[in-house]
This record gives sequence, structure tokens and C-alpha cells, in this order.
Amino acid sequence: MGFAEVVNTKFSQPVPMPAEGIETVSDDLRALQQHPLFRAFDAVDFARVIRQARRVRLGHHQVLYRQDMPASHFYFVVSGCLRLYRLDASGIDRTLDSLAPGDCFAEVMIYADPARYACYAEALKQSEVLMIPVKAYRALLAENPDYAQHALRHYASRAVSRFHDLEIMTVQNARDRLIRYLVDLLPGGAREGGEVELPLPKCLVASRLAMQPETFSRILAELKASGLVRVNKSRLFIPNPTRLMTLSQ
Amino acid sequence: MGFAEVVNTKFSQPVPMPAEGIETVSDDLRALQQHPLFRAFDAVDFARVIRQARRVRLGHHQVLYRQDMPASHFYFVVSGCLRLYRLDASGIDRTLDSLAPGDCFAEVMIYADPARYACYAEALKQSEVLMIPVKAYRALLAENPDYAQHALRHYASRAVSRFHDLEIMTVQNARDRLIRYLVDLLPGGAREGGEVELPLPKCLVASRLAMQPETFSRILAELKASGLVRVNKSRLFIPNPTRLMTLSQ
DNA sequence: TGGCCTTTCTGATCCAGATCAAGTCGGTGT
DNA sequence: ACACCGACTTGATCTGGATCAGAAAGGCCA
Repeated sequence: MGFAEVVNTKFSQPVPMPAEGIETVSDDLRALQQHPLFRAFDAVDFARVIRQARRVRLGHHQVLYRQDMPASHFYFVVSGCLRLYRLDASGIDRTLDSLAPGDCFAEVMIYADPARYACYAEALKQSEVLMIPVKAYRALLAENPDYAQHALRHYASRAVSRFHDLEIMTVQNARDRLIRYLVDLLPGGAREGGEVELPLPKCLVASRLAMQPETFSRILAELKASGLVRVNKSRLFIPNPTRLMTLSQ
Repeated sequence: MGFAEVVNTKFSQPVPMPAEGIETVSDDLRALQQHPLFRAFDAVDFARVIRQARRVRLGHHQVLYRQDMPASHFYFVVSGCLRLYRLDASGIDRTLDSLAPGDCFAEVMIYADPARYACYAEALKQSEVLMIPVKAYRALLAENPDYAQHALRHYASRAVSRFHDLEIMTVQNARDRLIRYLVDLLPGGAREGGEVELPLPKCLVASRLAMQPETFSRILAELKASGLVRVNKSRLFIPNPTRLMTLSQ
């Protein structure tokens, strides 16, 4: 494979294709049915895809797939919390995204060619994901133009948010990157204050924002000191996002 | 609008919706017909979209659209060269992508909701673009499931490359970012050496890579000195990409 | 309950890269 | 040919953030 050896040894092996831990799909899939990629489906078609899906349980730090691995499935987060990251030659890992229950990921693999995962996916705690064969999904879309419209809409919104991520990363200043990241997490955007739960442990948020954990910690301390952010573990309260934004120049 | 005033005054006004400079669409659209978004179209449907498209000529530094402007068209580069960028409150502009003849851009607006441009688009020299109404394209796709499959494939490949861009930007080291950028420009990837034409003037490549022009210049000088890159204006010759990559650790 | 381990925080140092400031070079218009 | 202007380079300094090194604060297991 070529990078199996650079994987941090504390990580478990990736799940062997299907795998033990499989069980028949049951009912907490209401959330999946609400997802933009599935919302348009009628009950029959939904059942058809789900029948071919498999539920997988992942332990803390267990790797679901690796970058460059051939991709025949995409995923839906039933419970828990995962992250997407890449490893480079020097073994540095860089977090690219975080995933929460209700998210789909690697869905770009439905139409990617060549279909190889672009990164690693790792559970950050005990998690459960549904693995959905891309073929099954693709087959339904081919038959049903209306479904395809919905998928296109989803792909478009995903593209917009990735573009936005890219925009954040071109900000040179570490503090400004953090501020924009926090404001994006706010439910109401920059409009109104609110509480935010970091979707990743702080050290991984740091890696997501291309800075060191120490730098993250110091910037957060500084924001706390100036009263712009109230911190309680991984919950942050932001009373006035507008003032925060102006600080970011 | 709210940011008309931050636009650098040396830039011209954006094209007034349709505009003078319009002419009937002629024959150098062969290239468009080859584009993944149009390849599947039969002659009749292709003609149908094209009939509703308008050709626009842009002068040096002319802005085609602005960020947050309502988006009713997407674009195809007939000739010239453009860039996508954003402006923030402090007036700093950050280049997010470069465009060459044969590229489509803002095509995500076909399905985006709300349909507002996520950035500015500006011509870097005398250029010609085709503006294609998203409605026309969307209508065709709704009728034709096969076309939708192709569009999905295109969106997927676009998503993969944006993800890849994001990955480059999470590299902390300026030299490493530049090296990865250069290797990506190589036709053969890291496999074999070759010549590369920078798709943007050097100062904008710098902004694309979140570094200062001076830093870009110095790093390039350093690579030149160590024989890893031969520089001739905006053409770079990279004899041994593998060696270049290893230097990036 | 205590010890260990992981995560986070804080302090001290150092360096990559930003910033400031001239130069050089090539192109363009007069 | 000249002056001008923008794109690029080069040099000198300064600083934000990386790095190194501990210390504190929880969790978790025995």
C-alpha cells in the first residue's frame, strides 16, 4: 500500500471490508431519510439501498478507511464522532474535517473516478456508521432523474462549503483563522451570539486550522481575557460575534 | 451591496448583467462541447443551451462578478485568463483559483441555494467568456437523467480537487506548499519531470498559497539555486519532481 | 484511593516568514 | 530615446507562531 507503515501505531487496523460488528439495519435511520441525499427517495427505493447497507461499530481511534484505498462505499454517521485527515511522508497528520451524527461523508466517491478515498477516516470515540455501497445508490439515481437533482443540489452545497473552508485557510493570521472558524460554528452565523460546541478536541481543531495546539490555546486564552469568548471545556460562549469579527480586521 | 466600496479602485466595474460586447455565439465552442458538463449533450440540446448563452469580452482587470452577487449564470473560458478571489474587511484580497481557456467556473451555481457567487471573478488580461444561464442548463438536466449523471461526475471530480487544495493549504510550511503546488501543475504529476507554466503572475500565485510575494520569490530562488527548478519567466522546468518532493519532507 | 496517561495550559527560546525599503528589469506610451 | 509603471527581486529588520520544556487538570483503571 505504501503508507500502512506511517500510520501511528496506536491506531487500530482499518475495518476489513465488510467485517464483524455487522448487524441488520434497524430504525434509527429516520435521520438518514432526512438527509439531502435521501430525502427525495420513496419508501421502496430507500429500503432498497438500506438493505444493501451495513452498520459498522468503530472503537476509539479506529480507522474506517485509509487514503488511496479503493472506495466502494460511502458513509452515514449514526452516532459518535469522526474526523477526516491526511498523513504526509513525514508522518504529520492534518485534520481536514470533523463529522457528527447525521453527516454523510465520502459521498463524493459515488461518482469519483478513480474511486479512491482522498484521506483517512477515524473514529474519535465509540461510533457507529452506516456503510452504503456506491453502486446501489448510483443505480437508483440512474433510473430516477428527480433523485439526481437532489444529489446535485447536495454536491453543490458541499462544494460551496469546501470553497469556504479553502477561503479560511488562505487567511495568513492564526488568530483570524480561529475567529472565522468559531463564527462559522455559530448557529446564527455572525448575526447573533450563542454557544458553540467544538466538534473536535482542541488539539485537532488546531490541526484543522493549520496551527499548533499551543498557539490555539494561547489565542483562546487571549480571546477569553478580552471577554470575547467564555470557555467551558469544549463549549464556547460567544456573546458578540460582530465584535469578534472586527478584531480579526 | 455592502462591499462595492472595498473594491480596489483600479478595477473596472463589473459587467452590467447582459452587456455591450455581446455577439452571436459562433464556432470556437468545440472546446465547450468537450467539457465534462456538456460532453453528453446531443447536438440539439447543446444548441439549445448555447442559444441562450452570451459571449462577453473582458478587459485587463475587469471584474466579471462580485462575491455575494445573485448568480444566474455560470461561465466558460473561451480565451484569456481569470482568477477567483475574495476580499475581506481589511481589503486584503486572497486568490482562490486560476482559470484558463476550456475551464468552466461558478458551475456550482447551477444548483446552489442561495445562488450567490462565493467570490470575485476578474480577468487578468483581455479575455472572453461565455455566460450560460443556469436555468437553461438545469432545465435540460431535469429532463435527461443521463446528462445528470455526467454533471454529477463533474461535480465529484471538482469536489476531489477542492479537497486536495484544502489539503495543500493545511501544510504549515511555505516552501512545502509551493512545492506541492508546483508538482500538482506538472502534467505527469510527481512521476516525471517537465515544464510548467504558472497559471497566474507570481504575486498572485503567492496569494493563492497564502504567502507574501517576497517569500515566494525567495523560495523559488532557493529552489533554483539547488538545481531543483529551472526558471524562465513564468515557465518553470522541473527536472526531478521526486527529489523536489523529498525536500518537502 | 492512588497512580498513570492523555489533554491542555503556560513559560522561554528561536526561527520562518512578514514587513519595510530599495533596487532591477522589461514593457508601453509619448 | 526617454520617462514611467508594474512585476519581480534582494536586502535588512522584526515578530508571530513554532518548538521545547514543564506544570496543571482531568479521566480511567487497578
